[in-house]
Amino acid sequence: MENIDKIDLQILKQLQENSNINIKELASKLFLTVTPVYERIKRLERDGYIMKYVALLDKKKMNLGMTVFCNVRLKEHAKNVGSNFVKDIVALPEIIECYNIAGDYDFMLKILVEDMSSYQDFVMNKLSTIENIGNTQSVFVMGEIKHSTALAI
Amino acid sequence: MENIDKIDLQILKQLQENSNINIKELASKLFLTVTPVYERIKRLERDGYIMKYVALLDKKKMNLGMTVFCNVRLKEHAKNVGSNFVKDIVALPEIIECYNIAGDYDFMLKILVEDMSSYQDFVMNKLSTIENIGNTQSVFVMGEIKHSTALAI
DNA sequence: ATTTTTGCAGTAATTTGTTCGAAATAAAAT
DNA sequence: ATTTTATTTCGAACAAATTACTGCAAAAAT
Repeated sequence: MENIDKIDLQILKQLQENSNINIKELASKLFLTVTPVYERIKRLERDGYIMKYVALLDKKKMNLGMTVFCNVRLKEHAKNVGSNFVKDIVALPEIIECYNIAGDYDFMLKILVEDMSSYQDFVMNKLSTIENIGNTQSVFVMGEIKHSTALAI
Repeated sequence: MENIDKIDLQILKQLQENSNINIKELASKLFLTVTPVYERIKRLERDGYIMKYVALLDKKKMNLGMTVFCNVRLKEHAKNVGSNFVKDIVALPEIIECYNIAGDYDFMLKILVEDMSSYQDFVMNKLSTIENIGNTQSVFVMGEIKHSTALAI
């Protein structure tokens, strides 16, 4: 059905670093003309290798300079309890990521807020109102050493 | 100096969901013509609100279906020890994110690998060779509930 | 060996991005 | 209130990019 070769990998590598590059320039980097590059990109989109194209914004400029990882333990682990929790989590825009994890806690949330008082407000008035949350542990981010959306391919 | 209004926010909101939308369509959504939208985007890029445009790839399709968070504690906390550690971390492509955190551990790494044996290989042959690492704790991701690059604006 | 398929080059058509002067709107000053 | 100034938008013209189409050549399959 589908498979990707070295040229496809090069294209993906480029696009996940900068998706605004035009096909002509990308083609010349790969010593090709626009047609094969164009067709390969369309195929990679169709086959789901490329999921979407997005703009990455500056957190601090958008007043979301504080990152907190919040570990969450549920009270019970019944089937529908978890799915209700998930529904509530998805609805909260401050939660930018949510993982179901193995270990001491059930979920790990990545939360973006403006400052400490916004975080307090978030925990007090939003997170804590979610049913069936047992206890939570907040891990505060002091510095972001590395943050890439590009996969190592 | 610079400031953004409601229209700018709408533009940013759109672009961080889908940056491949063309200006004409974006303009009609905002009941504007292309010129103001075009100029606003260019200004938002110049002023650093928009950092970059990227393609997001499918992890599983790229054989990076396993996510692990790895908490790292350093042996010592001398000034140059940390910066050497940072240099080594940045060089490892499996590490997609690295945060300096408060709490029991010093750093939290987000690692993408193909499977458990690749992770073992990563820890044994790459992570453990980094100088001054005290101990580590691996938190395995069983499921990804939510994963957005879009800020809540 | 010949048919079929696949991938690439080149060109043309179409769409999109960019620039510019004029008009409209908003803000500041009289 | 009225004029002046600055800012923003519109619409049209131009430039550049994407998309579609045709044909050729190299692999792959029959």
